[in-house]
Amino acid sequence: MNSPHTTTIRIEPLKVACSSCNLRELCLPLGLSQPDLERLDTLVDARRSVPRGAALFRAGDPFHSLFAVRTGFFKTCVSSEDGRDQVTGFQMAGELLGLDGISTDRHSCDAVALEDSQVCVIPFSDLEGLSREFTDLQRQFHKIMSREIVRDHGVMLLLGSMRAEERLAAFLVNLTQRLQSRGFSASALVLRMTREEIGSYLGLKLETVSRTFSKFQEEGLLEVKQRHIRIADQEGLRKLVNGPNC
Amino acid sequence: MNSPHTTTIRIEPLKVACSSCNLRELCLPLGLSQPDLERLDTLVDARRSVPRGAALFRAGDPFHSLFAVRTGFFKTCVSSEDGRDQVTGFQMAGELLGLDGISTDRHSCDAVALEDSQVCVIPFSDLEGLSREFTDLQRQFHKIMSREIVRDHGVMLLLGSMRAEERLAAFLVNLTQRLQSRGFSASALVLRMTREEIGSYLGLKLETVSRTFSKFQEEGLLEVKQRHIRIADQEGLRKLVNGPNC
DNA sequence: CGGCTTATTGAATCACATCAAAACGCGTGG
DNA sequence: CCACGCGTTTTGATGTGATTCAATAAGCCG
Repeated sequence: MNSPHTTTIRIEPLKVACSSCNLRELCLPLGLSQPDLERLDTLVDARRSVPRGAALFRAGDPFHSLFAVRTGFFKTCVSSEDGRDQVTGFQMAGELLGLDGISTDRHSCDAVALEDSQVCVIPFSDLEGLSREFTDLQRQFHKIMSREIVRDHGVMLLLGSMRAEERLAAFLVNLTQRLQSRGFSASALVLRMTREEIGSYLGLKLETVSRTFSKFQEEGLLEVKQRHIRIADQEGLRKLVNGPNC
Repeated sequence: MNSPHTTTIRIEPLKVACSSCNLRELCLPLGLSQPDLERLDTLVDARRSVPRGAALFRAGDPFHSLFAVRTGFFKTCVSSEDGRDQVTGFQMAGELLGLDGISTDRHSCDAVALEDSQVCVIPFSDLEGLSREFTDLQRQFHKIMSREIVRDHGVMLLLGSMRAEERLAAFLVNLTQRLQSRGFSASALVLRMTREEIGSYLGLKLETVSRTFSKFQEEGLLEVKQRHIRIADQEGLRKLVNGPNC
């Protein structure tokens, strides 16, 4: 009964259940046995909608929960005292947000939705409790944290030693890989973020990002129409990432 | 009585015991109760010496253990397919090495001793086991991983948005803070790494690092004599980090 | 439509890189 | 002890990729 005056089958709000979530092969449940999975269902007690442009959390907010992206797209960014800020990552379905908060019980970055999004709320102390009982869950959680560290090291390599073209190519290759593993096309994508946000992530100015897109287009690597990208030469892009010399 | 031809009391090799380690307030044991601490002693089953220039582990090595620096100094670095590499961090006493290995059961970076060093070997499955029993240990370990993520985000901010002078100032301020919390002087330090390694960490060329040191010296911020640094104007350095405008 | 954010493109500038040479420091062996 | 060689550091001259400033264009939404 969605409208009060008609008698219809009441549609249950989709139960939040990791065991039946189509993201379970990307998210926290990865690798868990069926019984463990069902216990995990007790963990995620709520969902939360975050409209485009709104913050899921901000630096300084008290930390209680991790968040798993169910639908939508986020950016995380840190800022220095003098106002400069740096996008530290973009998160899509199945990826975890909030790991930064564990260290001081306060978040140290902002997480902002780049489109209308929905997240699963995972109370952290519950997760710790459950992972004391299930070694597989414990292991999976540790892998996720470690993966984030490894990813960050990759970004440092990018920021510390690559030129603009290599950075943008690496960004696009990474993005398409992640989209592909979620069932999207490997060759066409819609960017959820502005040139400025891409630039912030890559340590470049927005004009440089725009110019580099144009250059890639001239070279026949991409077709760029605003935020719509078609990858014309996957191999060419890959070569750029690993240095043009090899 | 240290000479071989005298009969003396045999000096036991110092027992590896977290509960009596002078680094316990910086390292994994931080915040643990006395009984927990004593259980932790069973965890660290060996020490390992790493001579200067040698690797504790290398990218691709199988991952079994974490390492806590007891004495000495390390760098970690990742490298891209085409041979460029990036120093991702410098580790000193009480800091953990090897967190990158958890994600894939293989290390993804090299850890190299910059001076003769000694580490405590922490078998990871033992740590996971113990942290299933002691919530405080579990929490502390999670905080350490999270802290590494937060630190990495700080480095991204540095690499993505700071100029050479700000980067070097931030590096020095960070280094002296960590040394100070280990009981060393806040104003004098000896760099364990080359200009090239500093440059790699900061995303700069070694010449730029050297020039920036010279500039700081001219401005009266530092006294630089090769790897010996004396900080003459702590406040001046700090101002540089947070942007010269504020 | 008109106002707004976002994106593109050009020209001038600048911070850092590159190339090159010299000086310094340190350990080794004569 | 000093001479030698080698890795490291410093410094200068020049080059360049990215930034900055500025103007225009393109999409978006009420």
